[in-house]
Amino acid sequence: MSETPGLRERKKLRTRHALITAAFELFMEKGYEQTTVSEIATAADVSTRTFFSYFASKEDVIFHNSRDGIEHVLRVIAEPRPGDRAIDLLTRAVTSGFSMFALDEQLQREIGPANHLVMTVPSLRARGLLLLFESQRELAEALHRAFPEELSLVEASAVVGAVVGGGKLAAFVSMSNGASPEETLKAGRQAVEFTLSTLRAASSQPS
Amino acid sequence: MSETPGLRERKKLRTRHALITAAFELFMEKGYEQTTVSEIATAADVSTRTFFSYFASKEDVIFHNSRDGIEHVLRVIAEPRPGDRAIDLLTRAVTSGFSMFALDEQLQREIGPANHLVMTVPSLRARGLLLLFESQRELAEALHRAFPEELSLVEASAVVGAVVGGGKLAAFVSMSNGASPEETLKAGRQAVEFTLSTLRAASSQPS
DNA sequence: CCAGAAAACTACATCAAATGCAAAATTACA
DNA sequence: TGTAATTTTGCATTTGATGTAGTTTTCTGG
Repeated sequence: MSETPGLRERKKLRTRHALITAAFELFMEKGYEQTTVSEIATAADVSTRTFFSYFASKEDVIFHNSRDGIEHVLRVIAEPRPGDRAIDLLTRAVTSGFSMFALDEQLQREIGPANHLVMTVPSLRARGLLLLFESQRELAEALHRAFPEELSLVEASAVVGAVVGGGKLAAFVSMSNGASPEETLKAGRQAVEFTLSTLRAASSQPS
Repeated sequence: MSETPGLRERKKLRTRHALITAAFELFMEKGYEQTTVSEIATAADVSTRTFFSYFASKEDVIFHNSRDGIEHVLRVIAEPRPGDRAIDLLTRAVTSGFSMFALDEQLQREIGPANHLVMTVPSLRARGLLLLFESQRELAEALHRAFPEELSLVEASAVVGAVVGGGKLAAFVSMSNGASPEETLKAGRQAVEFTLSTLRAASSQPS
């Protein structure tokens, strides 16, 4: 594995990085809507058309690393341990996701500005919600696959939707009220753990 | 109240209705993205520019009645009954929302095509998720206002997010799997009731 | 190092959504 | 009926996004 990629690949990576960096700098400096794709391309020293061969849309630059989180969680879901109930596995997956995020400072630095943009620009918020929604579908599907007897697909969706939905709204509202990133993360995590724990209680003493 | 509105107002309503009708017919016939605003305007017998004085964007035609549901729910939240806990009020509000919807056949007919479009077209799904998200914020805010002692704003957000999030994902996944509108509604309702009931159990026996 | 193949980049042209603006048409009202 | 207020319209403009054809760059094998 990990052969040194050729010049072509390295250049592509550099261009991609240059586009992302230039885009974020411009977005932060003069606002998302006020920045044109042409300006981004110029700042990254490529043609406008080339921008669109790296990103399908202006929005996509913001979400370029949006799949990292979900894929981490999916890997955990794919490896259930003996004795796990669905709720246990989901708990471990989500907890693992939080701690991965908490440890990765690089990721947090990248996510900070993106977060601010998503919070402020409606079209980006919509896009972010869509991506999160699709991730939830994947997560529900994976959870159902891991415990096909215990949870139907729709039941898994209900559980995943509740856990993620609660965390999402709590975090967002918290941040809207001026909480620091740390407080926001904590609010989201607490909401997730709260929902998980009530679900766990419900599943151990079935009615 | 209810003076007969003048000719000007009546014409505006007619034009608005014509735009909505024409838009939906064209969307269903040849697809959302394949339909241009200019075509909609022509079908409704107005200029393209006029379309944009009725709707801020092409997407907005789809969601013209998106606030009806949330406003109904907010009205219920605004009238707590003596003895209500937050979870009781939320339960009643959501249940009332479901039954209002179930009874209103006109609404269902209107919502059918819109739903299909939202399911199929990603940009519309994103927009729908954004609107639902903002509604959840309002709902959480209202619930917090009704029970400021019992629930902080962030706690109310966690609860509302969990209830709505579970129902949303369950309904969507159900429909994606080919369920009929009735089955879909049932799946969403069951998910909502499931989350509500586990939360209710948790809140009556606090740890 | 060179020639040919493959890939990436660029410079167009084009289309649709959306906005601003001023002139024309319509409605309201005294 | 005449004038004020409002709505509609046409036109220009900006921007995101896509298709295409030709040029440049990189890769590969000799």
